[in-house]
This record gives sequence, C-alpha cells and structure tokens, in this order.
Amino acid sequence: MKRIPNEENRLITFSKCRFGIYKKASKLSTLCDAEVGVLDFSLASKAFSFGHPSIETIKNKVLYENPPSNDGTLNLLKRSKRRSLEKKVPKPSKGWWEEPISELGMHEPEQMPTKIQMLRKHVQHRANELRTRASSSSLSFSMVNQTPATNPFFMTKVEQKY
Amino acid sequence: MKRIPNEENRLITFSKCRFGIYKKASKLSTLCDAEVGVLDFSLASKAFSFGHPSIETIKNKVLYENPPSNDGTLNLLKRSKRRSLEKKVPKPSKGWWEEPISELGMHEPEQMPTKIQMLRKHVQHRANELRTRASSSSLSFSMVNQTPATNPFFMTKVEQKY
DNA sequence: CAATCTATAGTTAGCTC
DNA sequence: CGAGCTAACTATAGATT
Repeated sequence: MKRIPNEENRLITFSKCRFGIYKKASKLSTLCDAEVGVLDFSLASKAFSFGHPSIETIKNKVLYENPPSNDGTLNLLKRSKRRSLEKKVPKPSKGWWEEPISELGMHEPEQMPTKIQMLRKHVQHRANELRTRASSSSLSFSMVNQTPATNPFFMTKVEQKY
Repeated sequence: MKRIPNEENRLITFSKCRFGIYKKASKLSTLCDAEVGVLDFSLASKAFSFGHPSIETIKNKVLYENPPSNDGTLNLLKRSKRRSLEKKVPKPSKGWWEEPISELGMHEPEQMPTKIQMLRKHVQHRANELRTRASSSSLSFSMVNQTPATNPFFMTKVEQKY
C-alpha cells in the first residue's frame, strides 16, 4: 500500500476517507462517551478536522491541558490530601484496555528493536498487524496525561503497514 | 445508537474502536500523503492519540499554527506582493474535494436551519446520512487555515447519527 | 485479564452516469 | 464536476477460551 499516484484520485480518496474517519470518531464518542478530535492536513496545505463535542474542546485540551471536569479536582489537591481521599474512594483496578499504551518515549528509529519489546502485549498484537513498509515514516501511539505536571505527548513508535 | 451501558464493554469498545480509527488514519496518511492526528479522551480522564508523521507534528500545527513548508512562504508576504506572485503562478481551479467544507462559523443550534443550506452538496449528502439523535451533542466539521492571520478553527455543525 | 474467533455490519475504490 | 452504485474488502460486538 502506497501513495496514490494520480492526484485527482488521491484527493477524492482523501475526502472520502476523511468522512469515514469522522464517522468512526463520531461513533466512538457516542458509544464510549469520549471526546475525540481528528485533524487532517493535506500536503496541498489544507486542513480539516472533526471534533466531539467540538474541535474547540479538543484544541483547548491540547493547548492548555485542562484537567477534565470529572477528575481534575483531585489533581489540584496536595499529594497527601489526595492519597487520603483515594483511600476512602479507591480506584478500581485497571483493565488492559484502560492502561496507557506504553511508557516508551523514544523518537529514534534505531532504538526501536529493543524498546519495542517492552510494548504491552495487546499493542504488540495490533502492531504485528501493521507490517513494515519501506518508508521511514512511522505510526505513533501516545498516552496523554491531562495534568500540566506530566508530559502530555508521551509517544511510542511501532511499524506501520500503510 | 447510544452510549454502551456496561462500563467494561464500553472500555473494551473504546480500545478496539480507537485502534480501528488509528488504522484508518494511518491508511489515509499513506494513500493521500497527508498529516493526520487523532486525539481520544475517555471520560475516565485518559487520553490517547495517533499521529502521522507524529503527534508532535500535529500538536505543533495546532499550537503554533505553523505554515506548511510547501506553501507557507507566500502567506507571509504582503497581500499586494502575494497577488502579483499569484498571477505568475496561478493556482489551479479547485475541485469539490479540496474546497474548504464550509465557511460557516456559527455555534448556536438555532442558526442551523438556514445556514446549513449553504453547505456544499457533498457535505449535505453526508450530513443527511448522519441522522438526528436526541442528545444535544453535535458532529462538527471544520476547516483549518494554517496562517496565523486567519481563524484556525472555523467550524460547522451538522446533525449527528451516533 | 487478555487473546482469539466469527457472523454480521460497515466501508470504499473504481466505475458509471 | 459531482452523485450514485456495488463488489470486494475491512472492522467489530459479542462470545469463547
């Protein structure tokens, strides 16, 4: 799978696929009560986006790393105070599906072979589906902590199929 | 279609659908030579993202509205200078697939009935597929101009199916 | 908790008009 | 230039292990 050579076909596909992604993003937001943003920049220097509940909401999360309304309060408390509250209302243990995908943050392709072994198994599984391609571009998954204190764009590279 | 009631199922779906979207975003980036970013915030206050070539690239475009390398130069020139250059290298006429989706920027639902008629036909077609749901949330498409001088998050609301 | 399977549902590339 | 179609492809909800 590679870049569509014909420019017209490429642009038509760009448009069609974008709507497909927006539709899926919309579905995700409804089914899972999530906030989702999608940004698409064509090389022709046009940009489009989808956002739920709005692209502004997503933008603000990225720009200002606003704590979410449902748990931000705790994070504003001192660590000791937060700990004691957490004892009263303990967090449920986390399932694999809600774990951060990875804690790797390397950006150099050379580092991949060893570091990639540290990926969580379910990511490896998915990553295996996305087989190597010749190009140097990469597929990135990242976990974004929403408190200002933590790195908001922690990133992991895996091999990319498309 | 509505929010999945069971929390476990909801989280599993969140995880599965996210990967599906990432896969499609990856495909889009390769086929169409585009830069794509996806941000997912679960209500459990976790956030994940996909980015091609990296989420950092997308983040920087949003944060700093960096002009793209392939056409940003022109936009930094004075209008008069730009005009004269554009005469020498005229832009090709645009197809429907590369037009900004809309030039509507309203945020009030009350304004929709009249304004929505201005949407391009292919957007109307898509929008019609996304039928009303009871909730007040909305599906947003937006066009993002990449020069600092223009509104980077111009937005249009249409009805949402999911 | 995590992986795997599968029937069903959904998507789209290329085509026609 | 856009809209519509559909065969082939792809994704996924729910079940199973």
